[in-house]
Amino acid sequence: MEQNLLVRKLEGYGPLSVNDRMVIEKMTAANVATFRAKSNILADGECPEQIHLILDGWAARYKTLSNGKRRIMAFLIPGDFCHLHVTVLKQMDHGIIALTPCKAAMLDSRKLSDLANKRPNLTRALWWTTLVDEAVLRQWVVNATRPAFTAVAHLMCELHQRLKSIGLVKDGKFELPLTQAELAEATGITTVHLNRTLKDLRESGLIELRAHSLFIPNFAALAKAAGFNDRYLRLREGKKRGDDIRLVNALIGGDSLAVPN
Amino acid sequence: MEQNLLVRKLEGYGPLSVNDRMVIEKMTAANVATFRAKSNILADGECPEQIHLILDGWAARYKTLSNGKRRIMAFLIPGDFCHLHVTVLKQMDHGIIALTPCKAAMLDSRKLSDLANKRPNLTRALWWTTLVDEAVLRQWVVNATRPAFTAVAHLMCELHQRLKSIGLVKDGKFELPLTQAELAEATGITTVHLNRTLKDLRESGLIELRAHSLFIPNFAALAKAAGFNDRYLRLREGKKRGDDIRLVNALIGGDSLAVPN
DNA sequence: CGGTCCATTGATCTGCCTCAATTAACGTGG
DNA sequence: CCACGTTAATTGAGGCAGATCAATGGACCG
Repeated sequence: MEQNLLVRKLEGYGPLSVNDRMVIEKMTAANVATFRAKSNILADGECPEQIHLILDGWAARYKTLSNGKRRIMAFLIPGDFCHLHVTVLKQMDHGIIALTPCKAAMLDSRKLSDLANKRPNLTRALWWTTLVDEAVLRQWVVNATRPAFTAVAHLMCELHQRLKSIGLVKDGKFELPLTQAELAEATGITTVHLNRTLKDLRESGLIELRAHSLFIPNFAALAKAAGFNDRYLRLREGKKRGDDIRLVNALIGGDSLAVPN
Repeated sequence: MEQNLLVRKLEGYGPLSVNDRMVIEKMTAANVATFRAKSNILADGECPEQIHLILDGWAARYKTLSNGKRRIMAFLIPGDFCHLHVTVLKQMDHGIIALTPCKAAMLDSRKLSDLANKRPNLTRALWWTTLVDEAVLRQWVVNATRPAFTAVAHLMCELHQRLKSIGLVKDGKFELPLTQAELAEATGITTVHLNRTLKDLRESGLIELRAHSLFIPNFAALAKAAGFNDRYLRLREGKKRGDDIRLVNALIGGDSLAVPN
C-alpha cells in the first residue's frame, strides 16, 4: 500500500493531527501478515489475540448455514477492521475470509487501547468506523428484502462510495475483484439470478462490468435506480463538526487539538 | 418498571458493583419521557440531544423505502438504547417508533460519558451492548435470505432469549405485543405470508400464540427448526471472563473492581 | 352498535430458484 | 505456446415460495 488507507479513511471522518497520522502509520507497519486468496483470516468461533486491519485486498464477513450455503454479511476493503473489539467480545460469531490475496496489519489491542486513551480524536474516529459498519449492516437488512435489480445496484453504489473515500476510484471506475458467486452470496440471491441481474443492469446502461473492472458512467442515475443515498456512510461527518471537537475533547477528557475550520 | 432492566441486562454481560448499579438507577430515573403507541421516538434525520434508553414497552428501528413500505431492522425492548452515540454520529440514519406505549430515560450524553470514563467496567458493558446489537443485525441479514418458516422461528428464538435475559419470560411464555404486520416488516415478508407462516408454526406445535402472548413449549425444538444458536447474543460473555477483568481494567486504565468468581 | 384495525383464508401471479448444459476465461504443465 | 483441466460466466426450461389482489370474520373501542 503506497499510502496508508486507514489514515485516508479516518480522515474521511474528521481531521487527524500529524502526530495521529504518524502513530497510525508506525503501528500498522509493524506487523503485517499475508493471506492467500480464499484463505480464512479469522474462523468462526476463533478468539483472536490481535486486531486485524485490512491493508490491501478484499475480504468478507460470512456465516455458513446448516445447509452448507454461505452468506456474506459485509465486504472488507483496505482500512477496515476485522474485529476491532477483541477485548470486549473474545470469540468470533462469524468467519472472515480473504477473497483476494490480502495484507493485514496485526495490531496489539493493548497498544491500540493505550493509544486511543491518549488521543480522543482517534477514539472518536474508531467509534465512527464501528458505527458506520453498523449502519451499513442496517442497509444490508433493507437490501436483502428488495428486488434483485435494486439490491445489486445499491451494493454497487455502496462499494463505489466506500472505495472512493479511500481513493480507489478513478473516473467512476474501480476494481471489483469478486466472482459472481460472491456477489450473489452478498445479495442473498442465486448465482444464476445475479448473472441475469447484472445483464439487466448492463443493458439498462447503468454499469459497465468486464474483467472485474466496474465502470459507473452515471453515478446519479445508478443511485436513483438503487434508491441509494450515501448519508448513512457518514463521510465527512466529523469535518462538519469541526467546531465542537474541542468541546468533545474536553468532554471525554482528552488533550486538545488544533482543528482547522 | 419495578426493577431497572438496564442493570439486569448489563449484568447479563458481567458483574456490576453496587455503586455501578446505584449510579445507573439514579441516572435512568432522573428524566423519563413517555411515548404513545405508534408515535415516533426519533425521526429519521433527527439530531437527538439526549440518549434515549427504553425502560418500558417495545420500539423498533425502521427505514421507510421510496415505495412507501417500511422495513423494521431491530426491535428495542427495555434496557436497549436508541442511539447511544449521539456525540459521534449526530444525525439519525433511520427512525425509531414506539410500537406500544413506551417509557424512555433521557440521558445526558455528557454525564454518561463522564460516568463511563470513571467506570471502565461500565464502559465495557456499554461497548458490549453496541457489539451485540451489531451481531443481531448480522443475524438479521442472514435471516432475511432464509425461508419464511425458519426466519420467523429464528426471530421468536431471538426475542425469547433477549426477553429472558431481562426476566420477562415466565415458563417459556412472554408478551409479544406486536401486530402481524409489524412482524412481517421485521422479517421482510408480506402480512399475508407471515400469517400463513405463523399458522404453520402453530400447526407444527412449535409455538402457541394467542392474544399477543407467545408460548414456546419446547425451546430446543424451536431452536433446532430455526437453526438458532444464542452464542451471538453473548449472554454471560463477561462473566466467563471474570478472571481477566482486573487485567482489562488495568489495561484500559480504570479503577480496580472486586470481581466475584 | 357501527367504525376501525387486525387476523385469516382463497385464488392467482411472478420473481427468483433449481436443474442442466454450454461457453468463456484462466492457469498450469508439457 | 498450445492442450487441457478447472473455475467462472452465461443461457434455457420448468417449478415453487412468496407476492398480490380480494374478501370475510373477529376484536376492540368510542
